[in-house]
Amino acid sequence: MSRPPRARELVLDAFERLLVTEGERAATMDATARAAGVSKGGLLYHFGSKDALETGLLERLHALVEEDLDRMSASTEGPVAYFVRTSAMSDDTLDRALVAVSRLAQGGHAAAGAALRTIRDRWADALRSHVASEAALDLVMLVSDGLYFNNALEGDGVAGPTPTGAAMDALVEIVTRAARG
Amino acid sequence: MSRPPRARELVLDAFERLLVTEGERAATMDATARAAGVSKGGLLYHFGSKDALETGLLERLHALVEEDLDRMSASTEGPVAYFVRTSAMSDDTLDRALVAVSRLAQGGHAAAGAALRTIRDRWADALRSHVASEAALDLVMLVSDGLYFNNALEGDGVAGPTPTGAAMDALVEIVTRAARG
DNA sequence: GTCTATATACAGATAGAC
DNA sequence: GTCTATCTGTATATAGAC
Repeated sequence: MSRPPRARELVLDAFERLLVTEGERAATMDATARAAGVSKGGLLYHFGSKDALETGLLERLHALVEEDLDRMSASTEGPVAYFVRTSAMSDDTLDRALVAVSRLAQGGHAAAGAALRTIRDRWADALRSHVASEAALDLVMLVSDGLYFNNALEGDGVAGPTPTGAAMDALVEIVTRAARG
Repeated sequence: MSRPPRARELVLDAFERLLVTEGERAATMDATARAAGVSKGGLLYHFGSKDALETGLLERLHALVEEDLDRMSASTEGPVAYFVRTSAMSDDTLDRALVAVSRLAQGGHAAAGAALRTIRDRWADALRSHVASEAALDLVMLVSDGLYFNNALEGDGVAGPTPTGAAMDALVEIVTRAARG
């Protein structure tokens, strides 16, 4: 696991942030370089093209998902509750990367769409033995998708319709109960 | 209710289709004009700016939502089942418009985001008296959001993880049961 | 490793002919 | 109502200096 240069990570952070808060269109190489505090030439040393920049983001996401799968299987509240609860976090590292990649996917980037499908399958596989049926699995996955979608629509962290606090507890309760069969 | 010129509707159809199948970035005025079979000047006669084109799409969506709310309240299977079931249709007029507008919203278009939030509230208000609790309402809304999100990721109609046939029946059953309390 | 300067392409929009 | 031609800004990418 070689440690990537810091400037490279800063560029990736800036690209991700722009995608999440202003959308694919605003996340240009120029804007990304400016937000990362480097010149366009500096950015292009680390990522030779827009495509390389996007691929860098996909690799970051895959690494974060692996870590999350580990945490999920070790969760004391159980994988289903963990999964639903963590789908609503908007300033988490993983969730920011996930929303950023979903912006790329909706912009037509084929690799981003494929990555999201693969990731969704991995989560579903990890949850399958903890739910009563395929319909229950569909339910859990769709609630999670819904939370992400709402999250993605808010963008920069403006309060939205996503349940928090007691409302989230109640949602987790009703979903886990329905999922147990 | 004055009938809009046919060419205008064709332009709107093309813009919507480009947004859904290729994303916001590809849905340029040039590409839209070409897809609609008119020149750029022809398009600009009907919609004087990109913003006017986007506003035209929002107006179309609002009209389609009004019709859907009427159908929902008249549904024999019940509003909740109707709502969940129809959230998965990918080539329906309403769903195409909804996905197209969500593409705009994710691209940072403020009015598109506000429209989606308003529409979501109207659906929630229509469902509230048919579910046992606010948590149940959250559940139903989030499953619907999840279905739309998956739909939106497929884009051009490629088969995805959205439940169909018997799997959809099972999902509707488990959601309506959970929503009854 | 990071910079400036520049080439090429395409976006949204205007002017005005038919 | 629909067209062509054209202006201006900005996107990605290259070349090469420091």
